[in-house]
Amino acid sequence: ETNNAFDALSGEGLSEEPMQKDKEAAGSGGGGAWEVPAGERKQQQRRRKGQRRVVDIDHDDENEDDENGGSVGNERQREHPFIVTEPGEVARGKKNGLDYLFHLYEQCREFLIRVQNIAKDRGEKCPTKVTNQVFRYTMKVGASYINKPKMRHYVHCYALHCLDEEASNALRKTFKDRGENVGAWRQACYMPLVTIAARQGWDIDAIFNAHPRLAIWYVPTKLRQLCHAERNSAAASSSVIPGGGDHFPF
Amino acid sequence: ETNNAFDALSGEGLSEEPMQKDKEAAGSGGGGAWEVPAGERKQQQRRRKGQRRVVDIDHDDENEDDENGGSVGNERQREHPFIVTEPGEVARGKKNGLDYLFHLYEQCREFLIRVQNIAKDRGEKCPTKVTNQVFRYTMKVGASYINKPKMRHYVHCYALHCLDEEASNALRKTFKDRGENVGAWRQACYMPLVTIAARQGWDIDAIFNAHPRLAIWYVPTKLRQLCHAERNSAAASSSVIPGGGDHFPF
DNA sequence: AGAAGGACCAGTGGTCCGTA
DNA sequence: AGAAGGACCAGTGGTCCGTA
Repeated sequence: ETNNAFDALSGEGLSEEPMQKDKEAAGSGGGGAWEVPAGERKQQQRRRKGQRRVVDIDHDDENEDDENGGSVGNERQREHPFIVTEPGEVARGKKNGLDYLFHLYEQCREFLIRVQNIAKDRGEKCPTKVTNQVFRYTMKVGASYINKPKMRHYVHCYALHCLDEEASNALRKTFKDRGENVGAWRQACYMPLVTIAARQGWDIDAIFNAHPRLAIWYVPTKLRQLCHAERNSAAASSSVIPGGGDHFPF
Repeated sequence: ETNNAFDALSGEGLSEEPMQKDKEAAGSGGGGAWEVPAGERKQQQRRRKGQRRVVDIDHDDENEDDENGGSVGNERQREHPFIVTEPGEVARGKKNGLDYLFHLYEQCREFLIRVQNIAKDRGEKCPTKVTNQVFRYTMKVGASYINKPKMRHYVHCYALHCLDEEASNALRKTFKDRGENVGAWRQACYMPLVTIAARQGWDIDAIFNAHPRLAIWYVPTKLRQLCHAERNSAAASSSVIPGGGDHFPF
């Protein structure tokens, strides 16, 4: 129910197979493949090996008969790991790029909107954030490449992308050129956010809430803590200045 | 920390004895006694019987030496039950009136504000609603006459009081005069709220959120369900009208 | 080694039901 | 009987750590 324009755009099979376990639905978008998440792919024929079926978009491998070890199929397939890409860059090999990462946040927002519409229709309480309920919905609906630990892990990266796309793009370029891994880039996303918070009275919650696409995400604990710590040390150093108080002495 | 004007007004001992169990702090305001919640009362002498110590504000019984059964003291004392009173009326006997009930909601809001200030100071996430955390705080602080089941039970009664004090007052008078009990009055509070919701597009969440003192309370499940059911049956009956559709046919 | 995500855990919202 | 509230429970936010 409650289809909207997003559904057509995202091209995902969101209302199908609510009973079916999500094993066969994950779509690991390799490179530019992420415009076509895999929910739509599986049909009534069950997967005998499961694995390749699910991971090989980036190989253009539509062949069902790949071999891969003797294990009975259906074991869960992980998404390809992210690599640092610059804006517009397509990840090569069994990797996903950062445009795809950010796209997952947009998709997640669309799922939230659906969950909200369903809740409103039913007169139930309506989530304002991406909650467990939303992640359960993405699973049910076959979009199991969206999961809670992953989305929570990179929220602050998406926040930087939303709040200062220029800075976010520049950081991606720098870290790509340096050959840094995703973990290093992810860590580096904190600092610019703390700087933004400093400019806005350190209220990171207010900053998230003021941005329509960011407001639906919980502020990550570590980001909150960094802002708090930095605020305190900023206050401490400014109060040491002779002439004192919390104001700049000029 | 973070004392504010409310503290002085409420007269409660909120920052004391965080270690002490709450057993000796509950203050059952009988009648007009509720301006002086009992948190402040206990001192370093421990209660030997506990019970009377805690319940007898309405008796003006400051005497420590009441007898009451041989049981070792400290058993929890319940608040006096509510009775339907009209506005300004003081409950007699071992009863509490509805002004006192509504006062508990105001107090609870003050406790929330303190919890929020503490959270902000610490850079922790800041509750926007009266959560378990707030109830834990009221307990810790000796205001154990505020508890979750009670506050949730009467939220919609408080909502009516906030949203249409005239109607609320009239309902109280009516039910008092009829000699109805609190349960009957409580049930009767639902209907006027549904009527208010009908006028405002059935969005009971929006109605709560638009009111500053009500916004901090979760919409009670039953009220939400009533609004939903009533909306649907209103829609159904209007769509039956010849000339059809969801609009009035004139 | 670096990274994805199943699965766990402490504390939540919600309210039932043993208690007085 | 009517009512107050301790205590339970399903599902939450949060993220660790066994996995690949």
